[in-house]
Amino acid sequence: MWVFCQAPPTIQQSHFPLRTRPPSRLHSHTRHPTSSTLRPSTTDTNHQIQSLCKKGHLQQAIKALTQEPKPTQHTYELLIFSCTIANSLSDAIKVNHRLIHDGFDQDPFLATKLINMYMELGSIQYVRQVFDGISNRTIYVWNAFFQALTLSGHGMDVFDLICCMNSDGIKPDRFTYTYLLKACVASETSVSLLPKGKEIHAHVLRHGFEPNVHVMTTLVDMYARFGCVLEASYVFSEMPTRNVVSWSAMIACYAKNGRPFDALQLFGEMLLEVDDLTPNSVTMVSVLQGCAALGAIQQGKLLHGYILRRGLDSVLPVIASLVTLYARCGDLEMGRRVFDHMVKRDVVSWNAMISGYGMHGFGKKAIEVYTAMLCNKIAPSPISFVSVLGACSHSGLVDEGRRLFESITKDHSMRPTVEHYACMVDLLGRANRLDEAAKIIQDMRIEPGPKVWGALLGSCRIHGNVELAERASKRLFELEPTNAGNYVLLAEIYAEAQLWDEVQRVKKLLEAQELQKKSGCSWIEVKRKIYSFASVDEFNPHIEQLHAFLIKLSMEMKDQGYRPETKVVMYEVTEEEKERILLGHSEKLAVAFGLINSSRGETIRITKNLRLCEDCHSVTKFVSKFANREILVRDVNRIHHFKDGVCSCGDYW
DNA sequence: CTAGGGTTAG
Repeated sequence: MWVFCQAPPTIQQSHFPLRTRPPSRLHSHTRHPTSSTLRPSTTDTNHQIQSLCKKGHLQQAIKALTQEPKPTQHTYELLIFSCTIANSLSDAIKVNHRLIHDGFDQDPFLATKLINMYMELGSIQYVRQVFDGISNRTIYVWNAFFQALTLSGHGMDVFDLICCMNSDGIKPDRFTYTYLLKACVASETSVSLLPKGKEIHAHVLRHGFEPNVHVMTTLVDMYARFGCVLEASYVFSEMPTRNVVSWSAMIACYAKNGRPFDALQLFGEMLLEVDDLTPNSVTMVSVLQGCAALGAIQQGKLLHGYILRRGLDSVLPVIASLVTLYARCGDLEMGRRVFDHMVKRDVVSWNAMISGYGMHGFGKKAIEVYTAMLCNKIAPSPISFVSVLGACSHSGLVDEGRRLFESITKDHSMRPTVEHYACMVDLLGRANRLDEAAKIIQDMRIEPGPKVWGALLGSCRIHGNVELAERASKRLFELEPTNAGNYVLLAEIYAEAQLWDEVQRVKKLLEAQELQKKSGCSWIEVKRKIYSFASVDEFNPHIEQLHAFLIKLSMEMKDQGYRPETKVVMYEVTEEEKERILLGHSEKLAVAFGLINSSRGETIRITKNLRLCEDCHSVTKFVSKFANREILVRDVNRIHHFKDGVCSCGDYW
C-alpha cells in the first residue's frame, strides 16, 4: 500500500546562470540569401516595417510594405508573425500575395512560417495552398505541414503524404515521428489507427529514435489514448531517459484508464526518484484525478498541502481538479471553499462547481451557480450544459432542465450534442416520463448514439418498463455489441419482471460473446489506506468477521421492519438464498468494515464501481439511523448522503 | 517546428 512520502524541498537552487548559452538565432536552417545577415545594410523602409511589426502596428506595417521595393526575408518573417498575433486572415493573405510577388514563394523558411501562420489562423485550405505551391520542401516544411494537418483533424492525410516525402528523398526526423504518432490518435476515423501507431513504433525503434524523450513520451501518450495501458507502461519502463513530462504522461495514462491506484503509486515512485524530478502542475492534475476516482480524501488532503507548499495553488487546472476532488470525495463544503478562494475563474472551474452540486443532489444550487457564471460573463461550454442538466436529472428538476436545454439553442446559439440529448432522456426517463423521453429520441435531428439509448435503457431499469427496454436494447446491441453493461441492464429488467426465460436468453447472449458482467466492488479509505471489497470474495482477510457482523445486523434490522429487496437478485433461487446473496454485496461489506474500523461521530465514506442496488440503499439508510452515523456512498452516478435513516437522493437515483 | 493536464458521461 502506498503511503505518502516526504515532499521534496520546495526551494530550488538557482545560483547558476539560467542561460548557459547565448540566445540563438531563430532558426539555423536555410535563410534566404537576401537575409540581413548577408546584406547588413538594408533599406530604411525595411527597418521601419520591422519595427512597426514589433510594436504590433500591423496595418501601418502593411502600408509601409507597399512603399518598399525590396522587402527582405526578415521583414516578411516579422510580418507573418504580426498577422498571427493580430489573428487576421485577411491581412495574412495580403502579405502572402506580396511575398509571392517579391519572389519569395520558393523560400522554404518563409513557407514554414506561412504554414504555421495559417494553421494558427485556422485555415487549413491556405496551409495546403502554401504547401502545394512550394517545390523546395525541406524537412521543416514537411513537419510544419504534418503538424497543421494533425492539429486540424486531418491526420489521415499525413499517412499518404509520408510516402511522397520518402520518394522526395527526405527522411523523417524526431519531429516527424511525434506528428505521425499524434496523427494516429487525432484522426477521426471509424477504424482504430492503433495498428498504424504500432507500425510507427517499430519504425521509431528501427531508426534509432529510442533515446529521444519527446518521441518516446508521445508513444506513451499514444498508447494511453488508445487505452493500451500495458503497452504504455512497457514503453515507459524501457525509456533510457525520462523527465517530468514522461512521468506525467504515464501517470495520466493510469488516471484516465481506470487505474487510479497505479497513478498514485507511480507518483510515489516519482517522488522517490533521485534525479531532480519535481512534479509540476500538470503532474498534480493527474494525481488529483486519481485521488478523486478513488475517493481517497485523506490522500487528497496531503496532496492539497503539497500543492500549497509548492505554490501550485494558483494554477487554474490544479484548482479545478481540487474542487472536483473534494466534491467527488463527498466534502462539498471544502470544494466550495477552494472555489470561493479563486481569484479568477474560467468556465472549467465553474463547471467543476456545478457538477459538484449536481452529484450531491443539489440541483437548485447547481442552477444557481450556473446562473452566477453567466452573470460573471463567462460563456457556457457544452460541458456546462451537461453538468447543469445532469444536476437537474439527479434532483428531478424536469421543467428547469427543459428550459436549460432550450436555452442552448435560443440563448447561446449552440447546437445540442448527443450528450445533451442523453441528459434530457435521462432527466425525463428518471422522472418516469418514459414516453416523453422516447419522443425526444424520435425528434432528434442528429443520430441518437449509444449514450442516448443507454440513458433510455437505464430509465427503463429504474421504472421496470420491459417493452421500451427491449426497443432500446435492440438498438444498443447493434451499436455496441460488446458492452456487457447493456445486456446486464436488460437481464435485470427481465429478472425484476420475473421473466426468467428471458433472463436466461440474455445471459446466453453475454456468454456467447465471452463477455462478463462487471462485478461489484466497493472500497473505503482508513488511515490513508484503501480497503476494497468484492461481492464474491472469500479471500478477503476480514470476510468472516464482516459476515458475522452483517448477519447480526440484518436480524436486528428485521426486528425494526427491514425487508430484504430480494427482487434485485438476478438468479432464480430461493428467497433464503437471495437474502444470503444480498448480504454479500460489496457495499455492505464496506459499510460493516467502516463501522468496525472508525470511531463514533466519524463520517464513513465509501466508493462503489456500480450503481447502488435497492437493498444496499435501504440497508445503509437503516444503518445510518441505528448506528447513528453519517455515511457517504459514491456510486457511479452520484453521491448518497445517508443520515438519520434518510438518503440525500430521496430514493431517486 | 516536438512530448504530458482541468470540467461532463447512459
